[in-house]
Amino acid sequence: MPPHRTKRRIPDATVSRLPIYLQILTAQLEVGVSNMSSEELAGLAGVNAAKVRKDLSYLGSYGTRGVGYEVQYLVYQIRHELGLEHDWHVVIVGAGNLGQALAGYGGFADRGYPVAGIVDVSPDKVDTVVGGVRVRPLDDLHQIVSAKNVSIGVIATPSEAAQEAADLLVRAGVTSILNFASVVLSVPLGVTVRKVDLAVELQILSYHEQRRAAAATGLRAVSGEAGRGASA
Amino acid sequence: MPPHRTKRRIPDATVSRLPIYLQILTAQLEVGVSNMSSEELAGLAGVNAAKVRKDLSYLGSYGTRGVGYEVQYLVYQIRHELGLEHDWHVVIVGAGNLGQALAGYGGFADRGYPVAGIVDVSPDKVDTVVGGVRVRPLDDLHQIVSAKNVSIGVIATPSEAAQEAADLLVRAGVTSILNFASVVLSVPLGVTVRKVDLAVELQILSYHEQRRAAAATGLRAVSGEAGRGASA
DNA sequence: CAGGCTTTGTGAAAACTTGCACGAGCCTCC
DNA sequence: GGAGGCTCGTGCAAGTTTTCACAAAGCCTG
Repeated sequence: MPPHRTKRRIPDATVSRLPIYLQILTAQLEVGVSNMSSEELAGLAGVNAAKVRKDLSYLGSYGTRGVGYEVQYLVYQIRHELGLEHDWHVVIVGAGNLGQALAGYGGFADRGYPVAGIVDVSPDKVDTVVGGVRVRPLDDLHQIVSAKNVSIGVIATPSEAAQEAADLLVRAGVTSILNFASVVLSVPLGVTVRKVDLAVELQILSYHEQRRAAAATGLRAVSGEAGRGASA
Repeated sequence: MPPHRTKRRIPDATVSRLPIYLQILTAQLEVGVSNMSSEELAGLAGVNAAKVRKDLSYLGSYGTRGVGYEVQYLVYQIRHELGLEHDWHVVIVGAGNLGQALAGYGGFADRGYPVAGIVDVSPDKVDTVVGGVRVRPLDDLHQIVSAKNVSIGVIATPSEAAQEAADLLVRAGVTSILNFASVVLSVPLGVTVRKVDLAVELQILSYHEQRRAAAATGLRAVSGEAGRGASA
């Protein structure tokens, strides 16, 4: 194998934790903490310290034995790894309830993801202004994407329209999609999709609730039984 | 080991896929499909057929070899397993942008999670009506939870207030929390928390974008290299 | 009712992720 | 400048999840 491939690969599980570490580290930095041990970080992140160390080790050896990690530098490194050194413009498809909420919610721009535009099929919605951005017709998608070099699309349409929205986004050149619709999207290889689904989350919670309930009645019937079975 | 513990345990990974299967199966049922093979279901869910079969096998042997699964029955079984045979009332903490959007969005009630109440600290918000529900003061939380036997709480507060909201929910008797705030909550054992964090999702996407960009420039520099490295 | 076709259910292998345990490096204090 | 104490980095074992691959079982056709 050649010395190094494109770059060392960071495991998915780790990638999904880096943003959490980053959030904690940034907050700590603001409070004046300049150094942290894996143990401390782990405590705040609700994970095992060994896991923190292993996760961070994928970024390189940026800790000091006997001392810990320099928060500032770690923040810098994680931001670098996550590609947060520059803003990523996003385009939102769908200006309904959700689309409006997302655009209105300042969280996008604040965190480095300015909204390059919102599009909607409905002429009723077009030209209304939400969150300081004017809703534009679907046809403008391509132009918005090109103009601001947008690579992230957010799907906030009803489920029925989501696949079509995805197709349009892909055709316009978007390579990452955040999907809020309750459907599994099919996209070409090379496009990353992440799904945020309220119903799925609630159903997972109710599974656990239902399980607890079953266990409780079971307990009452059988009487005794030590285990607790939690999730924290 | 006794004949059977509380009940056979379903792996977490499977639990998180069941809602997706359910969604697909329900949709297919509506279109008049009464039977499906693991292959078909897998195609629609975007996963491997063997995984579908193994997932479903945790529910029991409900398929017919050479034929497939009866959609109707599968829907029934999954709903049963996820505890969807009755509604689960939820209470929302925080009536800001997000809280309002969530309450207004019909998706909750439609899917079997009626909103039992919304609470907020701010007197300005109290008594306003969002999504047909009147916002009530924080102190009413306990009463709402008891009255409707609420076991699921949704945290839609700013991050700073999230831990306090969680504490209040737990004290009120809630055992499952859906957290939209960008903080890691600490809760007692026996309480399940799921987190939905826009920033985390976007950062994971930008990681992949950044990676693609790096690979592209790398390619240009090194010239050649077959792999594509996608995520679908 | 036998043979062929299909699709499930599931052992077993492979891949990935987590957690432990400990050597290695750094700092402080005597 | 050596001893002691702390905390990182990581090999390795354990646990979990995914995938493969195939026997078992049902259906259909002739």
